[in-house]
Amino acid sequence: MSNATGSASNPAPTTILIVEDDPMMQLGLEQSLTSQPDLEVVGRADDGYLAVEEAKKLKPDIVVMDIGLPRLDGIAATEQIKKAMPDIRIVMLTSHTTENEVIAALSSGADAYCVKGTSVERLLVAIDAAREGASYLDPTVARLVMDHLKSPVNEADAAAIAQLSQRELEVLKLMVEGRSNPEIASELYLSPNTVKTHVRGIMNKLAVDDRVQAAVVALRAGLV
Amino acid sequence: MSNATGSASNPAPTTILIVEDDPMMQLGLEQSLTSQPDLEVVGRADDGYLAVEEAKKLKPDIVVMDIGLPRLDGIAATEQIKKAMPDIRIVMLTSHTTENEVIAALSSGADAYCVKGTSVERLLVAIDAAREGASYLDPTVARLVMDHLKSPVNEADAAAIAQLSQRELEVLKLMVEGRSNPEIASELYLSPNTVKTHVRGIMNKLAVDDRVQAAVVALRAGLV
DNA sequence: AAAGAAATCATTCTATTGGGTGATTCTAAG
DNA sequence: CTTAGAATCACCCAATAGAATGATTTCTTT
Repeated sequence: MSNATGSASNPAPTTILIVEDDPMMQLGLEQSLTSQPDLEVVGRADDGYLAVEEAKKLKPDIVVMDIGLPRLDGIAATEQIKKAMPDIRIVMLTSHTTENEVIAALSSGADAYCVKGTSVERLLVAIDAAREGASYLDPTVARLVMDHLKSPVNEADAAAIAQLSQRELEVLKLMVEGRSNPEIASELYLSPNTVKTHVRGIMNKLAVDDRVQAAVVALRAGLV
Repeated sequence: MSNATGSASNPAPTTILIVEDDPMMQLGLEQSLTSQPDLEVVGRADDGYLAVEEAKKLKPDIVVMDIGLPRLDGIAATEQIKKAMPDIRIVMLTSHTTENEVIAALSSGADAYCVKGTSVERLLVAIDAAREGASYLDPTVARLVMDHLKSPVNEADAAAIAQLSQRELEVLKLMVEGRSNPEIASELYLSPNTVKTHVRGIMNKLAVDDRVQAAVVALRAGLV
């Protein structure tokens, strides 16, 4: 059974710092959380700076963090808190659902992401998940995040790369590293002429005019 | 309160398809899940092909999927199931925790990721989260996934790029697109000589020897 | 007012590139 | 056995790129 929703009263409740600039929202949040027997709200902050200070002072288990905050936004605050105290789990609770903000928030170190306006239960589940180091993502943003995991490999470019012969691939990789034709020749124990032939073959197959574009195609195709 | 861990008996239980090749594990899983009042195991499959077929036939709410499976692995199976029936939620339950497998699994469409050997409660939370479209990531892999969200922007390269002047940036962008110096000159209404000067400035600041490497640095720095 | 960075252009010289063409060898597929 | 692709090399030629210097103008910062 989960802690946040459990019935047994544990000796050490989960301590929470609420970071929210809207007084109404802050109050409502505190009400919702304190009604849980195993949660204890130990602090509040209404801007990012205060959030970092309070986190350092109170060392809560969990920070429930808004994004839109005065002075220092929730993402920057999350970064600072995580940097100073990696063990503090941070649950984002915000109405921002744009891809950039969500990704930025999670990259900055947030453990869970909740969207305002959905049920309190979800927030409790998120807090619960975060408390044990897991991650919870609100349905509104879950797919968005998962889709973002796919490496942006350009399919067309990858297909073009696939046409290259073994040798051409080797040459291309060295081209990407900025080697000149003579350098490639000596690295592969080939005549410079041969390298030139391969380079031409590569450019033809990739349908590009010069080695810079060939390198760009290679990189976009995921040839790191 | 969550469904999977709730006490009330709902009229329509969550239907589950178990995909697991180890008979022992399959049995244990089924025991664990059927003991929950609001879950109903409606099918089992012990390889990827059967999983896809059973999913199509049974249309369960949730598929609990292993990764290491005979014939068709769990990741490929997930892809096919999600493609045919996007509303079926898939919970990965596996002992694989390498970055590649986790990312591949989530990219293929999995909604939640659990690691074998941890508590049944976590699996129930994951099923619960997945059921409503949310995402749950096991503590073992949560950080791994979150870290993977950071766009792989090479900090050193980005710093080097930041040194460039406005004009140099414009020139660099065109270089990345494969434009020659004369082409860049006419696009920016400059003398080819000026462009050459800028190109040299760029290569000096980026500490590279030719335009290919300059383009590579630009791309790695996130200058798409 | 002076200093410095940014942006502009020129000239000269050498190395590298890319296009075109042709040839040989080897291997795999038809 | 023939064909096709891959890999190897050569030669020629025009265009481009890169290095080295020097110079002017504008704009900002001290």
